[in-house]
Parts: sequence; structure tokens; C-alpha cells
Amino acid sequence: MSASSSFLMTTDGPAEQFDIASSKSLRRVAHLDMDAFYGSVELLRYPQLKGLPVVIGGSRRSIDEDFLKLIEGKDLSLIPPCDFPKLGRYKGRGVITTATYPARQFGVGSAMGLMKAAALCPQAILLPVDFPRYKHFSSLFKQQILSITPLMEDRGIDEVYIDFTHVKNGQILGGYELALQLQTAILTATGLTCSIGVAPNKLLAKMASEFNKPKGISIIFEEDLATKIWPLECRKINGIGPKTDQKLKSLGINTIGQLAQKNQLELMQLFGKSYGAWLFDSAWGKDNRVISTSSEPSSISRETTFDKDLSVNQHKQELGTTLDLLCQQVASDLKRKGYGAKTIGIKLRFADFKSVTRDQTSSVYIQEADQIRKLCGQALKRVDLTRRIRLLGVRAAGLSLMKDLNNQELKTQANKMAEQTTFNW
DNA sequence: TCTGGGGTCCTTTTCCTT
DNA sequence: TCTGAAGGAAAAGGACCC
Repeated sequence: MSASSSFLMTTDGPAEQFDIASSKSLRRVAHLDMDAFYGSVELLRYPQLKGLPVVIGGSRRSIDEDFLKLIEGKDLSLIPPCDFPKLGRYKGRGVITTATYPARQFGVGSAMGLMKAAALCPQAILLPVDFPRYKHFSSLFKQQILSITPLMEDRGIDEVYIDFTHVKNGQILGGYELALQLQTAILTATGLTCSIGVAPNKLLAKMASEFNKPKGISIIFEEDLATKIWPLECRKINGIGPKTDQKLKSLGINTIGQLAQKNQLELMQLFGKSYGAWLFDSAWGKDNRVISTSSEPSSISRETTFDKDLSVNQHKQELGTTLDLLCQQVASDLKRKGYGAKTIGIKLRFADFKSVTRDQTSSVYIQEADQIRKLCGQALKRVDLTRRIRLLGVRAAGLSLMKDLNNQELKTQANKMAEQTTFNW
């Protein structure tokens, strides 16, 4: 798999970059990114779609049901490609979650509206998103990593950071040896490929993992900054998004190298104290964040976009039903994960795509759908509801593990909650 | 023709209390 | 009673990421 994988050699060669003789470990951090994750997972069960334009997304109940009918009782790998639903037949709201390379050649990309994508490539095959399946493969590849390296930070469904510093083979060729070992283990266990960047810190490792996709391994040392990092666009820094990039460009800053030549104080004046300082440090490859192996959620939310924009006057019932459902979903998420929440928030997005949020904080931790619903009602009273509504969401924040709260506390809570007022659309 | 859903983090604004 | 300052907490919004 990796015979062609790249290895970024520095002028002196990698062996000179760390001191094996004194067995002093250099900090080596890896970023591992699965290659085209959703699409690759789908191709494992529909290999006949390899090389064809395929998009995944737009999941709506109607599509999912049609799709289930199509595949029911069949040998999935034998369904002819012409039987799969085509993008051109689809009408309605939704976005592309991901597109395979053949589909991208038509200009179709993730986050694109389905209708726009259909206009560009009507013949593309549309697969519904199968999140449980991706999660399953996600845990498979992470298990492989953990069986080899103990310090792994979960960064989402298809990527992780790994601390190579004190792991066996982690220092050989700057981390190349261990990266290769991980790639092989993951391919054997899942049939999926990944790209790995190894660097002195997370920031650089993340950039390095993008260098040679797919199946790449890229090794970066501190002294590679000027040659390997500075020529890149600012947007390649994880944390510089479209807005900041635009602002940087308007200042004549296009590359990371140009950003590094700026005065830090000036950046702090332009972008704010903390973000400005961070921009400067990032341009100089500085990042001292540690690998965090555990994390607690700070919020749990559910939201949904309606097929059509709804008005409170005409669609009172549909809005009410949806709000109830979202509250029930958040409640069940909270219970399943064992959390209580003190703050409940609602989110509305209007027909003009503008959003508002309103939070309501309770004096006690709550978990039940009707308690959440009551707080949502209080929050909704503070929103101007004359505009048509596109999206409705419910969020629980201020979380605490319920097992940490004692029974007496919970009883007091129940009493207090009984006093809350209700809201109807 | 538009633009999902689930998160995190940060900044600014608003509100409350002293 | 009114006003203003100060500080903290909560709320709101925005940017970003996968």
C-alpha cells in the first residue's frame, strides 16, 4: 500500500533530526485521516459503483424508504448500477454530504445543494447517508489504532490525533515506521485506507496528513517550516475558515509565510487579542496543545429543516409536533448518555436563512422531554414569530452527569419544574 | 435552486446586582 | 429615588470543523 507513499526528507535526512544515541525522545504527533471515508465505506458493499459518479446525502425519509425497497433481500454487490437512484430524479431540499472523485469532476462537492448538484451531474448515483454504518467502521479503525498506540484523541468520525512520542517505533524515521504499521493494520481490519502526517505538534501534523492523500505518509520536522509550510495558502491552517481567509487576502496575505512575516501586535489589533496571537503562532508552526484521550460533551442538540418554510399561523400543528419530537429526541439522547442539562436553547432559521437562538436556564438539572419542552416554550416567547420558519432546533447545555447528582437534589428539581408555565404555538 | 446536522470555542451584548 | 460604574453571569451570535 505504501510503496509509493511519500516521505518528506529534510536536507540532512531524517536520522539526523533526533538523537537516538542519547535515547532522547522528540515530541512526535500524528494526525490520521481516513481517505474519502463515507464513500469508501459505501464502496465496500457496492463495489460495482467504483469509478462511477456517486454522491451521498440528501437523506429524507422518502429517499431512504425507496432505497430500502431497492436493496431489500438482494446481494448488494450484484445490484446493477443502472438500478440505483439517480440524482436527476430527485426533487427537494437537502445537501450533498460527500461526493466520490468521479462525481467531483462534474463540479459536485460536499455541502452543495442537491438541486444544484442534480443540474451539474443528473446521472450521478444518489446514496442515502448511513451514519450507523460509518460509526461502526469508525470504531473498527480506532480499535486498531488503540491496539498499537495508547494515546489517541478522537477528532470525529474519520480522524484522530495520536501521540507517537513514547510509542515503540514512534521515533524511527520521524514516525514513518509506526505510521506504516498503522496504515497496514487499518487496511487489514477494515479494507479502508488512510493518510497520516507526523510532526512536532497537532497543527503541523494535521497539515502534513493532507500532503499526499490518499494513502500518504508525510513526515515533518520543525526545520521544514519555511520550505513545506510557508508556501501553503493560509486556508490550510486548521482554524482559518473562509471569513478569516477573505480578510487576510484583503490585507495582501495569501500564504502562511506572508502571515508569519506580519507583526504579531498588528495581527492582534486586526483580529482580536487571542485570535490574532493564535494566527501568528500558527504561522510559525507553534502549537502546544496536548493529546486529549477523553472528553465530555458540552451540549447535545437536535435540529431539522422543513421540506417547506412554515408559518406559525398556517402550520401551528406541524411546528408543534416537530418541537415535541425534537424535545423527545434530546431527552432520549440525554438519558442514553446519562446527562442532565440546566440550559435549554432553541434555534430558528428563517426563510431568509438568518438564524436566532434563545436560551433558557433552569435552576435544576433536567432530562425529561416535557421539562425540556416547557423551557423551549419560554424561550420561544422571546422570538418574533411572524417570519416563515425554515429550521427548528433544540439544544441542551450546561450538562452534568446525572449519576453525580444525589437523589435529594433530583426530588427538589421535580418540584421546582412543576411550577413552569407552558407555551403553545 | 440555493445553502444539513451535530458539535466546539470565542467574542460581544445584555442583564442583574452591588 | 435616581444615576452611574463595575463586574459577573447568562444570552446571543458568529466562525469554524467534520
